[in-house]
Amino acid sequence: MVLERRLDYDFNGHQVQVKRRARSARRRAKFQRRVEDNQMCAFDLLATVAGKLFLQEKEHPLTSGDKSSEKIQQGFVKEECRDASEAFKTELSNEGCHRRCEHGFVKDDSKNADKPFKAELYVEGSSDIKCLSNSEVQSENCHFKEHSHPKIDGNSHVASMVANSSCLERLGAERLADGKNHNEVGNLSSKVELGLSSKVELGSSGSPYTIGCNLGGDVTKVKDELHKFAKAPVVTSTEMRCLDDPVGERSPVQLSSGGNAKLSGCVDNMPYSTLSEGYDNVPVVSRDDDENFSGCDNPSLETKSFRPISHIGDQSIRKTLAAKYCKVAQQSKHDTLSNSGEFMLIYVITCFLVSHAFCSCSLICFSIGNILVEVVNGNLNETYTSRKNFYKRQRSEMNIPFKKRKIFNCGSFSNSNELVRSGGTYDKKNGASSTSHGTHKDTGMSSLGAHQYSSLGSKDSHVNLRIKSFRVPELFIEIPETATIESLKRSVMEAVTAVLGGGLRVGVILHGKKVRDDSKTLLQAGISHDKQLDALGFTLEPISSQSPTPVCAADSRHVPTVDKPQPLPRYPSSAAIHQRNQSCSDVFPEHRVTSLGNLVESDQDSALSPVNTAVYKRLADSRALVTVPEMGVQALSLLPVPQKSKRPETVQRRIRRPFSVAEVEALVQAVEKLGTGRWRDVKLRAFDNAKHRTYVDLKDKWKTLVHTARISPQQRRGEPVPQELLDRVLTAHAFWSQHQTKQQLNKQHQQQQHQQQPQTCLLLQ
DNA sequence: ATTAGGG
DNA sequence: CCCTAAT
Repeated sequence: MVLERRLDYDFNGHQVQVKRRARSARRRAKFQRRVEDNQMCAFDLLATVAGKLFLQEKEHPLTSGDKSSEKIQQGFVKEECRDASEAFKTELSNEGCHRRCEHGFVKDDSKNADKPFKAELYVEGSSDIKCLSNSEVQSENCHFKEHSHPKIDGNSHVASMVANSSCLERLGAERLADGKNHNEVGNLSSKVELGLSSKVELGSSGSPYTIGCNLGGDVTKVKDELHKFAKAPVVTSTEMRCLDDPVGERSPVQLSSGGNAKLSGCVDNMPYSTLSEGYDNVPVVSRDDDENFSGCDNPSLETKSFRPISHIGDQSIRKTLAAKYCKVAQQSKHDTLSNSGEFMLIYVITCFLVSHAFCSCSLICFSIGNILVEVVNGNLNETYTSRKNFYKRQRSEMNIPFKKRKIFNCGSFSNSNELVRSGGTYDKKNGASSTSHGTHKDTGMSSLGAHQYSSLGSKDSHVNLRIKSFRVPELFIEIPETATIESLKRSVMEAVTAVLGGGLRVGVILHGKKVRDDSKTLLQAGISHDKQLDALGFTLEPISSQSPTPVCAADSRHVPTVDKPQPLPRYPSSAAIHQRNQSCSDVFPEHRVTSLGNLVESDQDSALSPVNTAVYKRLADSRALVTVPEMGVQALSLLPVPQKSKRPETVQRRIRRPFSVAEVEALVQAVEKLGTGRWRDVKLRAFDNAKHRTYVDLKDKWKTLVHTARISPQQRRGEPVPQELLDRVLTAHAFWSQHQTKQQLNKQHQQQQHQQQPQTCLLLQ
């Protein structure tokens, strides 16, 4: 309605920007007013979430540390939330609160247990949920700085958005500072400090970006960290930083009061520099807070062209927000000013705006306290939960109209086939959510977020995975041109069957890293119902047909296929092999020519092009690297049996590769023409493209063909060769044998003549 | 490197 | 298919 319209304007960066471009003083004032209005609206919208928290906090002022523990135990019990729209109840029992503590949501520090909630943020869109380590983040920071495309105009939308969020955030900090000044009672200093440390961190390395909303934290520390790893102090002047501050590394204060959230996704064409610039130029009004925010440390970085934009927006927003805050605070009629609400407000707004600024996330899901907030394609959704019964409540169907309302596909990221989405126990709720929204498809994440929160009360958590499909690893099929389509199909089918029939191994990838330890539990590996399962992927790897062994997975992966049996006990059964692998005293199973091997071999041998050759080499090398050392190290160290190991470096036996009928035909044809004994020519003539068919192979095949032709059809094995071909084989063989003998005779004759000739010559002479 | 032949 | 002797 009104909000909608205003927001539309507010979030329409284009309009805003256009107005900002050419403005006189009067127009500026006018514009400023409008911005204020818009921001107020935005604030209204977003404050419904955070304001609620604020009010909740009022109900239970968190003053002294002594009462904090009690507070925590009490939790948010039957809060009357005086939301602007409707009143609602939330219930969170002590148990629920405790469970939360167990889940790390609350850090029950004796010192700082005053804020029994912590925000968790999940974002989904066309985004890749990514957990960044500190180092990674730092490196991304550098990237962030390196980008310097001064294309502010082109993306005013984004810029303004970010600026706004920044302003909001800053305002929050300001307000918090004010709160400190006005509230000298109690130990608010710590809170204020936390508030000042509110930070939105943003980083990007080109395609993936990470936004970490770090509310509460030792700013100095953070700053130092940033400085430590930042090559240049450029980004320092921005409020948005890329940082991943593990909860565990925070100070107790931070833990108690801070909200921590991570947002990640990918932005392909996002002018990061613009963002940073926008931040750089946001004037910082706060006094000592500035240092904490590290804002405008580098005034020289300010760009005048951009400054007015952010400046106006910033100030006006700040004012607006300040006013709003005062209102809320007054309404609450509580003497003690709790910063948690503000914290959360800042947090929410920041996250919201930032995420929307990036417009790459179709869904944002995060929980604050007992409120689950979903922003789906611009629709703000709140879900209030309690332990016993949680019910979701749709926030007014506020369609926050921002330009990029659709689901944004970053292109670089797609829900690949191997990606796993979480569905899960929360489908019910999710369904409700999705139906209520109706538009967004990405209910998976929504359910994830909801699940993540709601599952706090349930003990038995299951990870629900949905694998849409698997991609079959690359297959190489080599087939003569003369082959029929039928045979081609058959070949493909054989290859596929061979792969699927045991030549594959499932690999688990989490956050881009392969999870090798199969003995880990999902939880240990970091796969849990309450985590971003988007980071989980599966792959099909062409490896041993052996079932993955729980232990020594890395080893079992490369079960070598040594053709020469070792002088060691043999374990023909896979179970035995399994056991051996478990004990890590594996003797390499002999003659384990698996279909996997077939696959690999096919990869190698089907070198129809230089590329394939490269593949061949690579595979061969990798395999050699894998198998040979393993044999040497493992077998020798663990099994000091005097291995003959005549050829420890022996190349693995080639995979059996039955000749197809087409190949046989080609072979017969060539031999008919060239005869036996010229296998090199046969190879060049008929199998030049088949790298895996050596002339020796052809010779052997001819041998077997002759043999096959001579035996009764009942004795033959394998793919039946047409009798016609076999007949030709026999004919050709006979012919060339005769020819050969003839030649030999001729030779002998010639030799005899040669021997005799000199004699005759001599005789003649 | 090829060929021939045994395994 | 491998191995190897002989060419």
